[in-house]
Amino acid sequence: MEMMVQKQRHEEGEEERGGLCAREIKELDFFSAAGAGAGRRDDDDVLRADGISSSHAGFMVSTALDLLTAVNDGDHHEEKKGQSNIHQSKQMDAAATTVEGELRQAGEENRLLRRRLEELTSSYGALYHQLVQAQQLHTKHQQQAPIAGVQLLDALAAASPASHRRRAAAAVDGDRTADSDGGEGDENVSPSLGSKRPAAAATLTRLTPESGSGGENNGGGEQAPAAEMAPCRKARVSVRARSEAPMISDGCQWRKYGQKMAKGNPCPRAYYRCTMASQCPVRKQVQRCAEDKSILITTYEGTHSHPLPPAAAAMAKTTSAAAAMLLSGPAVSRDALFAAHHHVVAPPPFFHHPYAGSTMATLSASAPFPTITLDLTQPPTTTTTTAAAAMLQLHRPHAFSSLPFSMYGAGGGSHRPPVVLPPPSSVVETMTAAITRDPNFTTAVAAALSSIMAGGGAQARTPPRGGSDAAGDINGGGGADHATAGARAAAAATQPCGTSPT
DNA sequence: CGGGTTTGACCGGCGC
DNA sequence: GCGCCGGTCAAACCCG
Repeated sequence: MEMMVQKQRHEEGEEERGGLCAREIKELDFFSAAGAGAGRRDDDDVLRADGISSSHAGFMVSTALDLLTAVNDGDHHEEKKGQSNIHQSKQMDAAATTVEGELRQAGEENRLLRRRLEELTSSYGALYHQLVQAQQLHTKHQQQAPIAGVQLLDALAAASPASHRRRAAAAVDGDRTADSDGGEGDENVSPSLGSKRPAAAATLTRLTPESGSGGENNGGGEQAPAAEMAPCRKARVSVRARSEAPMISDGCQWRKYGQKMAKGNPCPRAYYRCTMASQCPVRKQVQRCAEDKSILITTYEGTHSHPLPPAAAAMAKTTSAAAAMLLSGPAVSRDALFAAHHHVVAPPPFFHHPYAGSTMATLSASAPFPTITLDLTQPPTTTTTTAAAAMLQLHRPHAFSSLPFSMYGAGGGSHRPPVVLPPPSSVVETMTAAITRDPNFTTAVAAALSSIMAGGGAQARTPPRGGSDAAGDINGGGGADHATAGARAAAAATQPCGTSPT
């Protein structure tokens, strides 16, 4: 996974050196789509009439638009209006040229700023890496307990109070701990926890003990050696999605095994178990948000011990890879570790990926279990393909309580991201509309999380059909009945909260 | 009739 | 030690 990140960074570097255009176009494509939606009117018609492809996105195009418009106008009416019109046309040309120049200059500045941002980001990561190493050494001397500063979820697990308790218990009776947990996928969890894996991203793909299985690398459900790659006893991935549907479809089959009223929430919490394989330890909880009942909170725990259905796996590829990429930043795990566990004050509590535009995901170590929360109720600010990834950010555990997302999104707190370059508001609005209208997005992210937890690969493919409505519509094969039943159950589970299931 | 849901009971962890 | 709470179990029930 780290390789992916490196590769990605490498590509970024290439773009900076010689291929800035490619990246620019990549972003501008997206911007242009927004611009076309928000800003096209007369100019757009002119543009089409002139046969200029609107795919040449970006400010350069809009500049050309103005130029063309001005020139055309001048040409067509020149004979009738005489010299004054020519003069006027020239003035317009001049004005357009000026605007073009300004835009170019702005673009250049933007480029420089972006480069600067990336430099700062990378140097920050490097510095923080050093800091962590130093502190890790210090910690090692102080206590023998291997607080794994290297791994994201190890860190989180280490930071969580529950983990401390379990750790203490495991130190006394480690074997029993593993045995007694049997079916929950926690078996073979070495109490000493491995801190050998260097990449936080690798940890992400193994959110839970049995990861490394599932996804495409699972191949027949053979689990990865959990004892070696199961440093984290329990990690969770939580998805917040605005949905009237009773359950987010994620391509898996679930069986409800319990329902409970949770304290502080009038909505019951439903417990589901994956039934795609008899031994699959994956469970999920579905509950509506107490504050906003239109928000569905789905929490996944465990790792599939079987291949994911094609639909889910395919959907998961893109987003899982991107999500993992986002979490692979070295500062992430360190932040999680030291902010949560050592109460480090100095290091910035957030790590922002250069492409991260909005706060839609948080990583919490304050919960009983290390939990990654993806908030799909907030507008992402990047392309749909990478939106889920761009949303991933680290959140200081104590900086939020029940609703970390809005707080953070509002820029509350004293730890504002140092450098974030949000796209124009029109872009945000367009993307918001696009994503909220796209039912595949929620599904894709949900599936991505499953894939992440299963250690799925990074084969990119766009999300197939499906949506965030009742489960079952995207089950690649044979899952419809189960999923429908699950939806029925979830409907029952969520009905008391007023949202009408479909 | 088989598979899934419902729901009260049970269990273990945790705080007081 | 006791009570609370989250999570799970399992018998009864439902549905196609």
